[in-house]
Amino acid sequence: MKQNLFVYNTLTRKKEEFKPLNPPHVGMYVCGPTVYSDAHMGNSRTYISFDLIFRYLTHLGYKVRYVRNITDAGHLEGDADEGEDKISKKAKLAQLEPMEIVQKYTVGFHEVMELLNILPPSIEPTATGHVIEQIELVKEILKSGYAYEVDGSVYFDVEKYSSSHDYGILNGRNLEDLLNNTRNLGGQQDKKGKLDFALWIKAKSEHLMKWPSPWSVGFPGWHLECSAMSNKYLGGQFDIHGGGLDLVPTHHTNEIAQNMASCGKIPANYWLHTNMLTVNGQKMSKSLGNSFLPHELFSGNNSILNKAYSPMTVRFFMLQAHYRSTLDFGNEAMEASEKGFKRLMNAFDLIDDLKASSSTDVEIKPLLNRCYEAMNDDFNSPVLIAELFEASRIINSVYDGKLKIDEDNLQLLKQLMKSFVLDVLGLKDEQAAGDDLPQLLNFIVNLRNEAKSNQDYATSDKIRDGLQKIGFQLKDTKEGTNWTKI
RNA sequence: GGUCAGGUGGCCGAGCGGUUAGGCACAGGUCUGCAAAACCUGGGACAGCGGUUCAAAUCCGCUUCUGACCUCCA
Repeated sequence: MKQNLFVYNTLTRKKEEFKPLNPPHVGMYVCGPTVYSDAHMGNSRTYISFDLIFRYLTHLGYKVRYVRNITDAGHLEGDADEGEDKISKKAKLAQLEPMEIVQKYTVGFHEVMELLNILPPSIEPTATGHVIEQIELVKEILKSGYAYEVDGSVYFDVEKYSSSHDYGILNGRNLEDLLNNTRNLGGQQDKKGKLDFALWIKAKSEHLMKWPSPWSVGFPGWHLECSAMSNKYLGGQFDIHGGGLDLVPTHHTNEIAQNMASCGKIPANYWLHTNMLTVNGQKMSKSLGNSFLPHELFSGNNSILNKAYSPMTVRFFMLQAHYRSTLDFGNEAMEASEKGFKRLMNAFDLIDDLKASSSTDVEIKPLLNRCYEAMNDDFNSPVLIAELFEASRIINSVYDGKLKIDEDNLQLLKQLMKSFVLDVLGLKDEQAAGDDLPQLLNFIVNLRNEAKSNQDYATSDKIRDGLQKIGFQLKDTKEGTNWTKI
């Protein structure tokens, strides 16, 4: 943990040295999915980005408590009073229990996370499991005077809060701007101010998901759950709060207001936000119709895709861009990543076959330092990957006998590759061969070598090309013939 | 309309005052029976126009284009 890690903090709009409140412990809260439909690739990018952050902090030796919620109630369609809960709406349409919807999409979400090799968080709390905590939080905010009740619903009073607090602290906008630029929505007659947002919503009789509370039988507002659950599992003040960039102006802004009103503290010291995945320069979103699902990408089953791409290709593609930059999806870029990823993993597979020499042509220490420098600079994975390609060049050269490496440097090189490729970037080899496959292949390769030594190239080429077609590549070297799975 | 981000070679994408990442594609070479892979070499870019500076893709100004947010959104 001797590294000086710098992170970009949305709250201060600059890079700051990361200093946890209680080292070696780190508390991190990331806003998770609303499970009313399948998460698309853009959503997945955020979870890959925070997986990288989680993995690097862990690699540095921090004991991270990573909380990522599941929103299974309270997320409204639109911000108006009569806005319907997204899950309730879907349940009615499908004629299912809301919890059936929740279960279906939660399971699907976990499957995708596993395919992308995204580690599960330490705690994955649900909104429905914390209604009591949310009701308590509403009581606190009412007690502090920053909320008011109208006909069974409770609203946060943004204008009153603004008189003593900086409501726009996270997105740097002042109240006047916000007021002048907020559109008038229908069905908000209960609210005193147009920026006010719901903490508790009285349910209409046909509403499916509702709970008793001191104000009405109803359900909690969307922003409330994150305040309640982060507080419960990480305390009133913790280290990192994250989510997609699009959560800054509303969700996170309101979350901070709720916490300030109830505890008097901004919940997290560092606010990290991941940028969007775009398609032809436009944000991927369901409403624009340019989104696609992870499974479509993995199967190639979408008109936008030229072919299928494996989960690790997708992960690698995303890690080749910095998490705070937009990343534009394209078939050409995906194919480039697919080839690059194979190149990296082929080199990775060779490290255990490398032989040490008594002298060395390469020094690994500076390379290792550069890997850490890259990650310490706000988790700069694209620069890290560039360094890993330099490591790959060294591995290939040593393997080909073009460079010499001594035992110390070889050990360092192995450690570097294993730590950064596997642990930090979370990449894994997707084409591991079965146990009996090597024997089988060696047998075929020997057969081909016999043909070759008889100058029966017709046969030897037939074997080589045949193996190539089913995914095995032969490589003739001075020491003999090797094969790799492609 | 308001606010905020960006425009980097054929594509994706780092860099953000001096030494021009990286991957893919392309060209030449080494190796090979021929290949593939690998390695070596190479070309090419910083939206436009001004300004600051010994020095600018990087700082400042203007123009232009694109996007995000302001409404649910990762």
